[in-house]
Amino acid sequence: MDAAGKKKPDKGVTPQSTDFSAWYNEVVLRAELADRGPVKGTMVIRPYGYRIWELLQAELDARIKATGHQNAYFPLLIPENHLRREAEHVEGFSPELAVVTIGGGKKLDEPLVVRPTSESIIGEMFSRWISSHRDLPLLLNQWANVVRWELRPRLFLRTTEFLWQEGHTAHTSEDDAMGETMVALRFYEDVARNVAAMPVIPGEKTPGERFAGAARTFTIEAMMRDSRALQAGTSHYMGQNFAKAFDIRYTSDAGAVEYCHTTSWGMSTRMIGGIIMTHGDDKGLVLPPKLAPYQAVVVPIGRADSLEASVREGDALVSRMEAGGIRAHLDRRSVSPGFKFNDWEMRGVPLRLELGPRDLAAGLVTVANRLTGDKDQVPLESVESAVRNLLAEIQDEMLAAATQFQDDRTSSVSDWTTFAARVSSGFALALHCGERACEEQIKVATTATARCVPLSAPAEDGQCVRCGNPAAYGRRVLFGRAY
RNA sequence: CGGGGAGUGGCGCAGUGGUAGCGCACCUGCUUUGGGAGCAGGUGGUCGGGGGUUCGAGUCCCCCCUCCCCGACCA
Repeated sequence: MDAAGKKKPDKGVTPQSTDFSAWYNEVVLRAELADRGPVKGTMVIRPYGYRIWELLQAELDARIKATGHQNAYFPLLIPENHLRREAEHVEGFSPELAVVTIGGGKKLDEPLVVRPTSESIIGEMFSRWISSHRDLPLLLNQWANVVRWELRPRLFLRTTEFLWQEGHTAHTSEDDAMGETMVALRFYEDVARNVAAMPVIPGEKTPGERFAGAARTFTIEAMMRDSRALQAGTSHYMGQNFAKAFDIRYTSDAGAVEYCHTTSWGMSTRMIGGIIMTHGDDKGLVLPPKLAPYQAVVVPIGRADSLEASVREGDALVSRMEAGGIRAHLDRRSVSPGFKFNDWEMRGVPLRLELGPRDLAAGLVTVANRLTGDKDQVPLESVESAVRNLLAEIQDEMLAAATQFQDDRTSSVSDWTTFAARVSSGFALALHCGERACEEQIKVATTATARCVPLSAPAEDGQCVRCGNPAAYGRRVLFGRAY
């Protein structure tokens, strides 16, 4: 900084209000979450970003297993004709497929598709494994990578290859399968709200936004800090579409041969992009404590002897916190304290513990809160409990703040002018006729799309906000501009 | 695929025909350390690729490629 306070280049990040996209890209790169791969649309997830994914995975995996699902793994390569068996499914995915045509140096008789999702190969296997109602329900999940050729990639949000979890289940009845669809939707909601501190609106997709081949598609929609919507997880009831396409049949207890009802549901590394855009500020990332690779970082301060003393005490402090289940880290890099302060703020670490001669002399530690910016001193001996309490507080405050942000920008509207204005900087809850052509008109006029029909919306009848025809769905539809 | 930008050291940029430069980062040394440290010295570039014009091209001409942003498609 010079006397005028002008920033040197390469210091902070572009403010959100100046250019949200630039802010996002810079934060992802500067916080070392990810980098671009040599092939367009590919992403290298760096250790700090991958750790967030691992923490998210652990939370999600525990919920998946707790509801009776088992993990398995299916192949990356799928015969092209498998994919073709479900007409809508192929049609939906064919534009974004990567296809392998050469193997072992020879042109393949039949091209192999790199999975864009695994409904088809899992359907194929389900048909082999299921023959009796006693085999049902079959509840599987896999953690995998998938490839969808993206025209306009963005780190985490839309990459050509991404990581996710895909659940696939088969049931005897529509009721069971629908119940399963909602179980999955509920644990996505739970993970988003209570782990990522991301308020979400669960609801059903309109027919125009439905997954290719699904009978019903459910989603959790979140609002980013630029007021745009992000689909953070989806759950599909496939009806008997895939069962018929892949011949997934069973003999019922009454002796009749029936088609199964199947489901699939997924949450991906896109969720990390959602976390960045839900909580981040102009100083960089702000991570919810439950997903922060480091929940507390100790920065030792001092010169020569006093630095050694700080490091020694910091080391002991980190050990105590780790023993107490807190993810803590001592920053021993030989750069200035000020640099470290900014660096850890960029990386979104919830709590920074500054430990210098002044603190040590008084038996204190300075605790800086990433969310509020507050700095307080706490006695060395009670750091562990203070940190634990602060982490819980920050987790709660982050959800509260994000909820407030979303609520402030979401409103029920019933006339077209108000709708257009609302949707330009938030979400509109409006009645809609349910016609695809009308949805399309809304998109053309406002760039907003129907995000979902929120499950929580009360029953309501009336006229479509745009065309005035009788409303469909029996409740309001959530509209917003989406990622 | 449409519109708009940009390709020069790891990053950000300057360089309108005449010996490739600056800041940051990096390396070495010394001094430093409570909000992005200072000084000194140093390493590093087939200027996105190919062709052409010219005595001479980062610079002018032609072709191609890539990346970013905004739209259409999507977790």
